[in-house]
Amino acid sequence: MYFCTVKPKKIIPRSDCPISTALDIVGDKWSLLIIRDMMFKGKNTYGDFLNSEEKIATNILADRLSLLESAGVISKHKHPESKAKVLYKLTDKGIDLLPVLVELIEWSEKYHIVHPTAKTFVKQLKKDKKEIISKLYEELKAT
Amino acid sequence: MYFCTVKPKKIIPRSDCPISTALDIVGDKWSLLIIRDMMFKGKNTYGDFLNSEEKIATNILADRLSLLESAGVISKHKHPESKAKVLYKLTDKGIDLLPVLVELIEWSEKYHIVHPTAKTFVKQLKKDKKEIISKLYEELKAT
DNA sequence: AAAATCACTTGCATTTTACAAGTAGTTGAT
DNA sequence: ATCAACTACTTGTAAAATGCAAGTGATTTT
Repeated sequence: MYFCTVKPKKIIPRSDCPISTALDIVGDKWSLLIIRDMMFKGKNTYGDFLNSEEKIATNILADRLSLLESAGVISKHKHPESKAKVLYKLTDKGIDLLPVLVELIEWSEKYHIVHPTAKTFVKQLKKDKKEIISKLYEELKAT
Repeated sequence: MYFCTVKPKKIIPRSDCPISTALDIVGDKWSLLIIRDMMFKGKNTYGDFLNSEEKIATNILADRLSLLESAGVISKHKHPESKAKVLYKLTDKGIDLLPVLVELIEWSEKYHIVHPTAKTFVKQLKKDKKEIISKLYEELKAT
């Protein structure tokens, strides 16, 4: 299905401030984790997201997926291996959140106790961020 | 007052994922707007934040300020002009959220209808982002 | 001395979230 | 062909967060 499957839930922008309109979409505890799963962990089904270590509740997951689809950040597709599954993909708009996530990672790594994997990733970033981001970007576009 | 004025509200990290721990602090609709006000609009008092165009509720504002202080993102100081006022400042940790906000602005400008000011800001960013960010960074550190 | 301003707090209704259980379609094994 | 397991959800309900209006006590202005 290459069309939106939900009657778009109206997100009413609180203002025309770009930060505010961004937060109207991804300003919560879960949406960016779903996007993280798709970007960095190759997850792309409902069950994948459910099983993430932060343990999102199933009704919240359904709600966020529908919101993100309405906002044009993700899209639903038929799964190549099973009719029972739905394949979720990042749209271009979703992929363009990559730099936001990268900056969040850098910030957190600087100030919090995080997984070692994050530390090595940030170390690589310090060397040539532009190259790493554009490489990740191409990979995401490709799939 | 150069000390924390709140008994730190325990934020329990959901995981050691850096994105997750970041969202534990700023993953909501309001926190980053308060930080935006301090970063880009020179706001630094309770009343300033209350009067922002998105109209945060006063109890929510109080709660977020206390959470952000607990998380070490902002700090409270005596106001130079009045004992009735409290001066809120970004800490280094707070200032380091600048790149996150900048990426959110760029993303939103690309995909949403935003204020003209944002459009010109993004145009400047396209020319030399690094320079602009480090200049803003220095200004924030200075005050 | 009174009125206005400041940074909040309190009470309450509404909304959102979390948790548990259930459903309908699909798949894999017998 | 049948049944259990898996898939993507939905539903019900309790708990928590949010939004709104009004109030409080300290300070500042008039």
